[in-house]
Amino acid sequence: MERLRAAFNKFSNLNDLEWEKLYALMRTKYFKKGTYFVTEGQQCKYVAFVKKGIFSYYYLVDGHQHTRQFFFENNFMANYQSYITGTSSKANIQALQDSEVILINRDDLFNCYEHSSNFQLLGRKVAEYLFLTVSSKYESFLLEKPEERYLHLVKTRPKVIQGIPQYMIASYLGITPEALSRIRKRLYR
Amino acid sequence: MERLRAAFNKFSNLNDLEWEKLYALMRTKYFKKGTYFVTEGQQCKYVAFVKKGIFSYYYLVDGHQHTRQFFFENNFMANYQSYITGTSSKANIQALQDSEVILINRDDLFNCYEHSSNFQLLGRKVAEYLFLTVSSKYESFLLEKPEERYLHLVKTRPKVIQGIPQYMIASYLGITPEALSRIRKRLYR
DNA sequence: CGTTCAGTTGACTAAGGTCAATTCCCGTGG
DNA sequence: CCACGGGAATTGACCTTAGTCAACTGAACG
Repeated sequence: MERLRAAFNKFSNLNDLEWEKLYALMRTKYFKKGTYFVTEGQQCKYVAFVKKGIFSYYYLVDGHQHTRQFFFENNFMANYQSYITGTSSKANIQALQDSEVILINRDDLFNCYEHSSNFQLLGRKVAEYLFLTVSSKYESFLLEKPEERYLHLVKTRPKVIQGIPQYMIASYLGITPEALSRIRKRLYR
Repeated sequence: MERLRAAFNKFSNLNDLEWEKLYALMRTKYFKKGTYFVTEGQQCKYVAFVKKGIFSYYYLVDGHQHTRQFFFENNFMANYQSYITGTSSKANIQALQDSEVILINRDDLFNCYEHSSNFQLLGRKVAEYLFLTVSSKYESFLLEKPEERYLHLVKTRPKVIQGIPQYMIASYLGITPEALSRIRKRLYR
């Protein structure tokens, strides 16, 4: 899988031997629309690479869905809090379409970390990437109003706008569906 | 410095040899109140351990100070975005009191990462810690109103409330000084 | 004693939250 | 082919609360 190796190389250049080792740990799994990659209370067992499809990451607070992330094709997907801490978390990750992913067992991966410095580097780079990503989302919340966040999203991640129901986008932006509807009305009237 | 070694051990247990190597890289520096550990446009040259004092991390957006973090005694301090990416950033880190810190050159530290798996582990753990920290701040913004964030802060980090001017706390909470003043009035009237 | 700056207060505005009603869209079954 | 049902999206009315700007208070300091 060339796409997958390219995705890994963004973090650390594994040599052929390391890559073989990793490759042996992978398996493919299919998710029907609406089914779950992880559900509330589980620990993170697998890190996944989305070969096809879209997933949403959310959790429930008194019955209300709080969407925090979307995973698209050619990206990694995991319950990262749980992946790092090893504890269970309240997140759910659900397929929004029929999807295909490549799974790697989380413990196997951590095991690799221990035995090679390229893998250690991989682990560090991934964590650093996650930190930078959340940091910039955090900044956008502090500096931008909902309307600006929406425009920012339209600009930087048009896929989200296209492929995802509006009430999920609203939740992702931290506002109600009604508010997003009004923002769009203000903008495009 | 026992406190410092204990702080490192939270991330990775360095052996005596590794510790000696690290120890040789450190030096102490004093900052008068109001002086800067880093200023806008600099790259992150040093990671610091605050032995005594308080620092605030902020940046300016059209003249307005946006405070993002406070660093207290016995904690590490750095311009993390810059520390990770190696690029310059727009942040400033300023001493709020006369302070004493221990400096480690950032490049020296990265050099250590390359040569020992315990150091690699340290680098990964630090990045993971940063990710978890920002994530929880991000969550608190999405789930809590300003009043709740303030109460949360009072509860979990009373030091911030005590040692820091109110307008900086307001900025840290993402609201105006007036709004914080009114929140406190509502609460403690 | 006056200057400065943090903090408070007031008046007003803007914008999102909430709740309820309505419309739109789409798939299903008669 | 059409009618119906259900969920998504929109709209309206009302409320709450933060932002803004300006005035005032109070404490610290020279």
